[in-house]
Amino acid sequence: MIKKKSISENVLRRLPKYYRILQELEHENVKKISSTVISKMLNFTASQVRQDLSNFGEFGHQGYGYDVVYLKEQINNILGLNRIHNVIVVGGGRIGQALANYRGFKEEGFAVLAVFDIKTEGINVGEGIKVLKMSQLEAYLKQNYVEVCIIATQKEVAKDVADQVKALGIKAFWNFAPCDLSLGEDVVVENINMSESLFMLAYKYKNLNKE
Amino acid sequence: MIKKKSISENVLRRLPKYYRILQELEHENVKKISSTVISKMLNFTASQVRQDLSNFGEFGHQGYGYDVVYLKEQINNILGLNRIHNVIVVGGGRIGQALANYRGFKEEGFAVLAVFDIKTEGINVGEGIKVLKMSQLEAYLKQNYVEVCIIATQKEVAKDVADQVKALGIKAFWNFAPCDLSLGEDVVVENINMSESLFMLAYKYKNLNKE
DNA sequence: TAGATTGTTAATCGATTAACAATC
DNA sequence: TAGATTGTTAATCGATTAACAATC
Repeated sequence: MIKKKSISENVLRRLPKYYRILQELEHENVKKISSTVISKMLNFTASQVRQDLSNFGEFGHQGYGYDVVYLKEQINNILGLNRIHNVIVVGGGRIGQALANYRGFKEEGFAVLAVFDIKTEGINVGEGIKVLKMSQLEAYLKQNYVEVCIIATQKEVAKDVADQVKALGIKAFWNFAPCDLSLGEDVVVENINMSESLFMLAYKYKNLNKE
Repeated sequence: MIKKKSISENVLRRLPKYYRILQELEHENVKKISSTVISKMLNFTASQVRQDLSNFGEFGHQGYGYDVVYLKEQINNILGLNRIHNVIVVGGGRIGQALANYRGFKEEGFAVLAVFDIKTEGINVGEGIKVLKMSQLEAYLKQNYVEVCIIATQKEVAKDVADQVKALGIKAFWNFAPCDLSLGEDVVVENINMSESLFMLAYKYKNLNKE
């Protein structure tokens, strides 16, 4: 297999931001856009915008700029958003329920099919979303094609649960438990570490009037 | 005022990680730790650990390492976690409710006092947390000392609501609406952008077997 | 055509890593 | 004392920015 130049984390983290403003621009019926205008919207430099995009191909035209819809579609493809991913949630507490019911994910191509927990009582989710016991997980995954698992358990059990789900073949984890999940090289994990974000808020707040 | 060398975002983002493992070490009754061991726990280099910490002071001892409790306390101070911050949540939807009820925040010194929304019906929160109407916000903030506002509204109104709260004197915002809130230089904002994290997960997943 | 703007190469800047004297 | 480990200076590496030829 051809060795691809791997893309830096920094570049990758900016892609969703380009995608977001292109969505907005499309919504506003803007047809074309230059790297300079993009850069102003995001507080980047125009150079950086062009460098970032050139990692993935030549999407613009000299003297013209970028076609909004075309560029959006390209980034959509790069990010792999051009299809539906089936999702389960493990952990039916408040965060699990909130995530299962959040409409935004469906719009972005992530469909929550079911929520799993030890007990199913008291878990309220939207129409069409199943609430099942952990003991039913293995059978469920055999019968349903699921690609993403949201971990919304207590931090004490997050690692165990994730390992269990990994053993059943799931390769993508979105972790909301307050710990960094490391599950090995053969799966992907995105951690949403709310505590760390809160700590950063505290730091910035404390230093607000220091400079 | 003395011009301080400002600390880079990269360094700051690592501080909460040091704090987290120090908490764990304290829990396990570990008394001292070296930069090498810290670095292995976090997948950093030992050099980086020492560089990072030396931005804030000299916390270690040659030939010994760092005292776990002392270092934890120091980072606690740097981050400004050594006191309670009062918090309100604006937006009583599922995410707002989940955040209001999440116990973790209280443990970390962030106490949610009240949830505000247009309507108060159907908002369930834990004991001691008030559910109030947006129209009561101004009066409430005049009578209660609140430092942090969690924005848990729809993205369409997030900016308006935040500006409104800012006008009432709040200077720290934790934003869960799927947009980057820019509120000016005189306040601090931490954005939790779940969509962007989800996009990154999709990208990593898509490229899992590419290299 | 002339002005605009790309994609890319080169220059700069900043962050990470390595090395080591100081010293517990 | 000898081994360990810090804090810091210097070297390296990578990311950002600037510049510009190509060209729509």
